[in-house]
Amino acid sequence: MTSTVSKDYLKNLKNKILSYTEVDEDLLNHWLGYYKRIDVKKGDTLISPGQMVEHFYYVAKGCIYYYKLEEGEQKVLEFYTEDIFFTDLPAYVKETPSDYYLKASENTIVYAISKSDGENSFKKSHQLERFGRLSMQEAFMKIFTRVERLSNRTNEERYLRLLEKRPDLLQRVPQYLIASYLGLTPVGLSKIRKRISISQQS
Amino acid sequence: MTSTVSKDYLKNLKNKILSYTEVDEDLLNHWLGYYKRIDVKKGDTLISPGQMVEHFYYVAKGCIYYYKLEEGEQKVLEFYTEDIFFTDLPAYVKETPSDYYLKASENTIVYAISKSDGENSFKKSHQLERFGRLSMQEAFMKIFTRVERLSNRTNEERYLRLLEKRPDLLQRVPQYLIASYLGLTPVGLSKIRKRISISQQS
DNA sequence: TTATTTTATTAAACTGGTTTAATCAGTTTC
DNA sequence: GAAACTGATTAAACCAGTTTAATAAAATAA
Repeated sequence: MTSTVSKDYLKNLKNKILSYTEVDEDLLNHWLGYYKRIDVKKGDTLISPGQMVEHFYYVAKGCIYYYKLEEGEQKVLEFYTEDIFFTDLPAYVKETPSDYYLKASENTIVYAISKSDGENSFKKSHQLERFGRLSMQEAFMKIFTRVERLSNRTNEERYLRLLEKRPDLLQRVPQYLIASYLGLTPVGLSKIRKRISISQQS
Repeated sequence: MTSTVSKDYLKNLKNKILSYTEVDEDLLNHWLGYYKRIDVKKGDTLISPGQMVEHFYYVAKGCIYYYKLEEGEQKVLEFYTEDIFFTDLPAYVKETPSDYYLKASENTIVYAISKSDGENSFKKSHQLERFGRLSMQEAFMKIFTRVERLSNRTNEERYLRLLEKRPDLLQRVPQYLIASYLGLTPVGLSKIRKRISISQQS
């Protein structure tokens, strides 16, 4: 039973990869074979500060949030939900201890591939290297639009946009994490919500 | 004479590429052959809104700034100076008209490779594809640290950091562009500078 | 179910920026 | 060398956020 479900997630991962570029069936299956499933319970951490980051991850189900402690304050950089790749890239690339937490905000299933398996495969296969490039390019573009909005939009606009683009997030994640993600205090976000609710009625 | 100078810049570009990954001499020379030099005079635009972005660029000399007009205001996203790659990636990737300007803040020399030449070479060569992936990864990490600072640092800290990391920029670029890059008005930046100068004396 | 803890809202005082407009200093242009 | 621009500073009024602290509401545990 569990193995059936597990197989479904690998199917999603497979489709995700194929959405970037063509990869031969055998090669792709071999690649998928490197992934191991990790179940992360709500509140558990996948990575904490000081740890090395030796894997690249894929969220099959659930939500992982990526944050750091800055003078005792949680600073959320990103939420990773279903069907997206993630890792702590700075630590992963530089092979230095992480400064971040990767924590599950709900019961979560991720698939992990080790850096050595990943890099070796990239070296051996042009197709996989290409997948690596294109997925990195997509990641760049996503973070780019974020910088764009950070410099062009007000906090209220960014909140409304989040509400529109990722409506699920506000259901599954506490509001103070959303506030942190938006670069606000919980108090500040509450004021914005109030302002919106007032301007909407009437 | 000009051709000698020109050759030097290609040498820099060559070394830049080799800093990411090994590429066979012949292949690399063939790749370099696709680049054409473009001289951009101070104040000239390489790209403006509405244009298609069909090249990936390398700054050999000078400074290109990347901005958009938002309600008549210049919003600067980045300054590209010597030995760095750039393009308007969203437009380049999606093949849609640009929303941005790429303008020279001083007389500038860039090298440009067309998207078709670039993509074809990536398809044909695993080594070049790898270069593409690793340079994209580096670009991601740079913009990532920027998002990190946008959420963790004050405007004053970001100004001081820019002063430290890219001291040349404040000499070669007018202050109101720096202000925009930092997400401030010229007035705001002036106040910050005043605050700093006061706290430094005594 | 009640008690406890966690999360969200509200209020009041404050702060680091904005906007607008005036002034000042350097550069260009003629 | 005066006139006309461009860029930087200053001042005053303003505003969207913060901080701190109290309260309310919701979730969790006993």
